Amino acid sequence: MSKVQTNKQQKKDSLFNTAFTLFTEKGLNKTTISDIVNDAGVAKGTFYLYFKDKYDLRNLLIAKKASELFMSAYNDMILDRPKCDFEDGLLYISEHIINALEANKALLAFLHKDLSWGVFKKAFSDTPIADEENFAVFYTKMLNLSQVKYNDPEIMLFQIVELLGSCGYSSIMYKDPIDIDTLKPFLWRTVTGILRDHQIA
Amino acid sequence: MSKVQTNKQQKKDSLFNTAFTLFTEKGLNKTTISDIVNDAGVAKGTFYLYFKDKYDLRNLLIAKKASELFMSAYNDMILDRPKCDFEDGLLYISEHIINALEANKALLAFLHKDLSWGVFKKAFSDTPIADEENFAVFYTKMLNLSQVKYNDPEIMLFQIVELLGSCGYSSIMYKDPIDIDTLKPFLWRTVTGILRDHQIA
Amino acid sequence: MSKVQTNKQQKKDSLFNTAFTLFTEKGLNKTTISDIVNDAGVAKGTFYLYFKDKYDLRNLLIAKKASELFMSAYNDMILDRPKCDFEDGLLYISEHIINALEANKALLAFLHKDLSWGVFKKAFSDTPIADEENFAVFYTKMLNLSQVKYNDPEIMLFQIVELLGSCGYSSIMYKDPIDIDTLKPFLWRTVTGILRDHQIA
Amino acid sequence: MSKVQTNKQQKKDSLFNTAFTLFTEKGLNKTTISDIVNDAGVAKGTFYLYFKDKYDLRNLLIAKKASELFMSAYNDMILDRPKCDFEDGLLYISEHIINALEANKALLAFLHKDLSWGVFKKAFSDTPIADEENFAVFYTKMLNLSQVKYNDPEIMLFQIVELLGSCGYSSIMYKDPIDIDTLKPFLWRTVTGILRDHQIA
DNA sequence: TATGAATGAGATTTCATTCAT
DNA sequence: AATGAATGAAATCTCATTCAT
Repeated sequence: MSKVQTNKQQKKDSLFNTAFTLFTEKGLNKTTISDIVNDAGVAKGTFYLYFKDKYDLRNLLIAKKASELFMSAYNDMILDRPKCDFEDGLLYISEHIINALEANKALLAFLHKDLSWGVFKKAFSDTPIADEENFAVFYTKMLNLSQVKYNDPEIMLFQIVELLGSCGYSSIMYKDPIDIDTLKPFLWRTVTGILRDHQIA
Repeated sequence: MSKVQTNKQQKKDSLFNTAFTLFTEKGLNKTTISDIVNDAGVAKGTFYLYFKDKYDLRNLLIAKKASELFMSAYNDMILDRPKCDFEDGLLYISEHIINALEANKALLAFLHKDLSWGVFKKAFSDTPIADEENFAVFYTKMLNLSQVKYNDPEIMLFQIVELLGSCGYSSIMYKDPIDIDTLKPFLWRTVTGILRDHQIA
Repeated sequence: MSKVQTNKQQKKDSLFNTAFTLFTEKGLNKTTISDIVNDAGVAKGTFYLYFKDKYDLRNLLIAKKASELFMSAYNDMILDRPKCDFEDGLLYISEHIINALEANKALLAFLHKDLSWGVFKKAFSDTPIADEENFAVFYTKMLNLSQVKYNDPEIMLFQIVELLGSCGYSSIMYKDPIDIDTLKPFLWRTVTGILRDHQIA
Repeated sequence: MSKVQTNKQQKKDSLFNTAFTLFTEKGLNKTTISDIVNDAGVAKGTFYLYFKDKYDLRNLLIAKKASELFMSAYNDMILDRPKCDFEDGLLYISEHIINALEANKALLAFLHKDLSWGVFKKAFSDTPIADEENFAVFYTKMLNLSQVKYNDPEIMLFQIVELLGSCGYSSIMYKDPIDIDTLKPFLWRTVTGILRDHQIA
């Protein structure tokens, strides 16, 4: 990469990082483009070289962060439990993600409304990642490798993702109605129930 | 109520109604206080007699609408199925709310991810409604009347509310991964599964 | 005084006192009529029954406070030094006023630009006090009683009042260039110098 | 200076000049930022690039004008009376400033009670002028050159500045108790008296 | 006399976006 | 590619004043 190219990337990265910090600290509405460029140490005009507006940047960030979150969990699973079955793999990844979010509430607050089926799919299709890293590809692969087969696996997974995202948020952020550690066994039980319910005898 | 008091309430109601229309039509960010007061036919200063700012008004509206949504479903159930058991009652209310939201996507978009445990509880505790109309009071009463008993009923209900709110939103608004009518049987099955799981033998 | 009359005076006094507190705490510009009536515990419309606007109230307050300040000093002098000569009386009153302002910096800040010849004269002519209590009457009386006679006594007094008001403010409020206790001997010396300068041989 | 820099300075100057005109014509309270930017021919936002608010601008203007006033008098003295002694120099500068203010009552009204020790010192220390042009430096230099020496020269000068500022304002603006031309001999006599009083034998 | 809800002009301030350098 | 001064529409919010009760 040429010096110019490196410099470009540095500026862009700086904008990304700064924006993430500000969005999580002050929220999207109260973060101005001036705030971002000031903290990032670039000129105002530079922002518009890379992003259309604040919302464009936010969307790219959500995709990036959701993707990182999932990939980290997935990679750890591959290393840690290379041979586990679908159910164990799913629970492993779920717990990994929930732990990561518990440790990083700013990230949780940022992803908030986006810890959902729609965004997980979008996260991968938006990022210019090779197709083999698409979320649908992942779960299809996992399902294919699985001994156990499921009816309507997409709807099943949809329910699980929404349940975990939604309950996890309330529990981690507000301990309402209960803290996450107490909640986890209930969640795993419900997830297991959903899986069993969809199993093909 | 004196003439002055009546007039006060009319102005406040007008602001509430206008704001709800605008929030659902144009979104919170693009609705200005000027828009609201113009459409409501009151002076700008009047807004500030009743609300701190746009966000204050929004929060009051969410509580109001969530409360109305639940009350309407509950009252219909009382009329329609006065003697149904807990499971049937819960499914009845769930379906009623989902149908209402499907018929009123603007309301759904407005309540968005506030279709959650936290807001349902808040909706009732905030509104200066008699204590007997508190959400917790409702489900406690329903549980007490129920033949069947449940372990950790609050956590059970929490999971159900979050599952339905979260899946319902995605399905109704985006038909992703599937439209709501196709999704419903899956949801009822999962809800039933969660209930069975918590039943005390 | 009838009950109605008493009530009227109470409201007016309450407005006076509250306004003085607010003017000295937050300044004239930042004190609103709403602030005043809220703190005074009267309705907004009531303000306009007694005062034209904020500035009207302020002017009445200045006259009142300046008058009180001088009258207190004068009366103490009459009691304390009934037979002192003009020079001693003037210094006595000066010190008394400076001490009072040092003890009450809020009052000093409020009177600030008005610790001057013009306001002292105005203070008495505005207040509906008997003519014999007019400032000019006071100093004329004191001069007449004095053994020593002065050329251009009004210009002499004018210089003294302005010197003391202006230097006193800077010294008491900011200790700039020196604190008031250190400054006092210098001021008395200058005042004495001015008096001597105007003495008729 | 680059084109951009020149343009910046022009905008700022335009704001300064326009604001001074408006402040003196209509007073600070009745001058709005809209008035200023309209008359100055710049956009509203531009104001906020250079000043925090109206009061920030006013303070900068006071320092600027007080500084100009003194510098003009001082420079004329250097040209006109290069060899005069301290007493004559002081009276020369005093008269020069009083004449300037008499000729420019708008400026006098604007500087008002800021014609004081504090502001004169601040005027120079705030402006990013070379240190040799500091007010303290001026009078220290003049005192050093003087044949005659004085006790506590700072307190002496403080009294003189406050006396002249305060009496000058009342006399020029209101001719109260007497017009400035009649007052001048009295003031010079008092000033001379103060100087003599502080002379070291 | 006293009230205080309502007014609405207008003041302050923000901030996304542009464009000459 | 990068800058940052300038813009000005538009948003928020204030507050003196009125007037029906």
